[in-house]
Amino acid sequence: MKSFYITTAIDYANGRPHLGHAYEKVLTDVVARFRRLMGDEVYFLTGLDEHGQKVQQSAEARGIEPIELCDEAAENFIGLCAKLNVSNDDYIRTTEDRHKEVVQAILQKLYDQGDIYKADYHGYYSRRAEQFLQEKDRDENGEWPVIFGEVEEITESNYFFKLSQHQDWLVEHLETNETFIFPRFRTKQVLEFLKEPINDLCISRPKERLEWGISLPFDENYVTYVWFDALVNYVSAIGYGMDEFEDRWPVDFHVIGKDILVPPHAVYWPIMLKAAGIALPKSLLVHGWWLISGAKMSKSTGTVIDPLDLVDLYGSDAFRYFVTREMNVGQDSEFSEERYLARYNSDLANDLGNLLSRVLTMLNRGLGGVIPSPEVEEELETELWKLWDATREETLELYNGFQFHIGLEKAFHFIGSINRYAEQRAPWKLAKSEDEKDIKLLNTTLFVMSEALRLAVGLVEPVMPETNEKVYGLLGYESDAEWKTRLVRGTDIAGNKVGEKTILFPKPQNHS
RNA sequence: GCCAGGGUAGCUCAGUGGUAGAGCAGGAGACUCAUAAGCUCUUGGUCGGCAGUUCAAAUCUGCCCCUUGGCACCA
Repeated sequence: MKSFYITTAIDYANGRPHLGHAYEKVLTDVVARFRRLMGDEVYFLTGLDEHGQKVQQSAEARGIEPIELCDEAAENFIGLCAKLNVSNDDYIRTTEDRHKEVVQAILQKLYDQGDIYKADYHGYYSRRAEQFLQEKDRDENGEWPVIFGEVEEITESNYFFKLSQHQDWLVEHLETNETFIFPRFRTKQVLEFLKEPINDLCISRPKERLEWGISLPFDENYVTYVWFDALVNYVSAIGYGMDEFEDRWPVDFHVIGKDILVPPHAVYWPIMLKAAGIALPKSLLVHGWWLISGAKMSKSTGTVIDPLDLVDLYGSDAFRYFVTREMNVGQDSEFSEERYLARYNSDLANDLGNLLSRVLTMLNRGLGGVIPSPEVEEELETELWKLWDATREETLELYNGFQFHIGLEKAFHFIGSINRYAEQRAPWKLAKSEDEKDIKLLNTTLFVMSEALRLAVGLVEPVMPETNEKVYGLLGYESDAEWKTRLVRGTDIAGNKVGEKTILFPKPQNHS
């Protein structure tokens, strides 16, 4: 069976992990975990883009070798994945031999086919910035900004990849494959871009200007630049050229930010693949950005908080929950500590965490910590189970369409209903009664609350794997049944010994 | 300028033709198993504006305004 193959964009080594990196990892991980739970064999790739001018310059500035800088970055970014509980199966670094070999093999193939040619590139070059400038770099008076220093017109030989001849089929592919890009409206932006003729793509840099890269296999005086290096990670990591490649490619989803859709992933990459005789990706999943308006000061500390610090403060599940609950995939969203705390306190601590606390306390206090068997089913129970069945179906459908924010809303609405059910049954009152009927109701109520809680944390497992595991453990629940089976109400947990009362999401102290 | 997304209650957002919704925040109450948590009730909106289509429009059409992005060898 072919794997469900999903990737994130690879991060650029010249920088530190930030919210954007973290979000993309979490989103991709949520999809990956969801597919695994749905029964797919998932292969999840992420990695690091390590070549290029900025890395070379930063390393020089610090007096270290580029690879040392990359090793550092790799440690940081791999650390981020671990911290976020990201379940990637592999981590590709573009300085690895397995990657370089594939890049060179593909370049050689395209060169042999005549898809790559050498030509002069003429343009305005800034020595200070060590880059060619574009018309849009000019200021409003049509002058070059002073930061570029002296700008000279020069001519440089470089290698180019033929793009223009591929325009027609790409347009047709975009028009006929509605699921190629999610959300769909992004397709229009690509088509808009393709209305104008596209120029061939410059894919090399002379080594005098850029040394830190992969050498062109057919000309040792050049390295390849950006796209033929970075994009190729998606195939190099899964063994392009080897048998195993066929088990994974074509990729099911490239998860990317909206900034790198046009032109790299929607134009260059499909054309590169087609030219190399490789199948096209099935889909691109394009997410929006987190907007951090101004640099809001925290009221309590007077400092600006790094969103990633919130992972350390409140745990990875809380962070994963927040970004998944707040972001409508494809749109932009606002990030603030206030909103984070509102979600944390209200949804996680008050609704979910507190529910677990009260269930465990009641079980440990009156019933020796053992989940009783249900003994009656009246309208209150029937209603709750009906809601569960609807919630499960709706939420899975929403997850399937990447509507995680609404799916989580439904799931937490169900959690709210468990709290409501508890108030209606008031087991703390029933516990004071000697009446046979009340005892049956008490047993039923505590069972129903426990079972409903088990089901609810199961439903949010792709987003909050740690919480799921903890709550399962505390309810004494173990199962190797597949997900959809675990999400069906049963009585397996009756008779289980539960854990001590546990605060899942402790409230921060010094906040109003 | 062109293209696209968004503009619905104080805040964040659901809602694609049929009497305006949720969560949070605000107000009131009863309860007490629980992380001063949970529950019930409640305040609050001319659905960006103006026109049009329709028996009926947040929802369809047109124009305008605000906002966020994109606009080729830049990542």
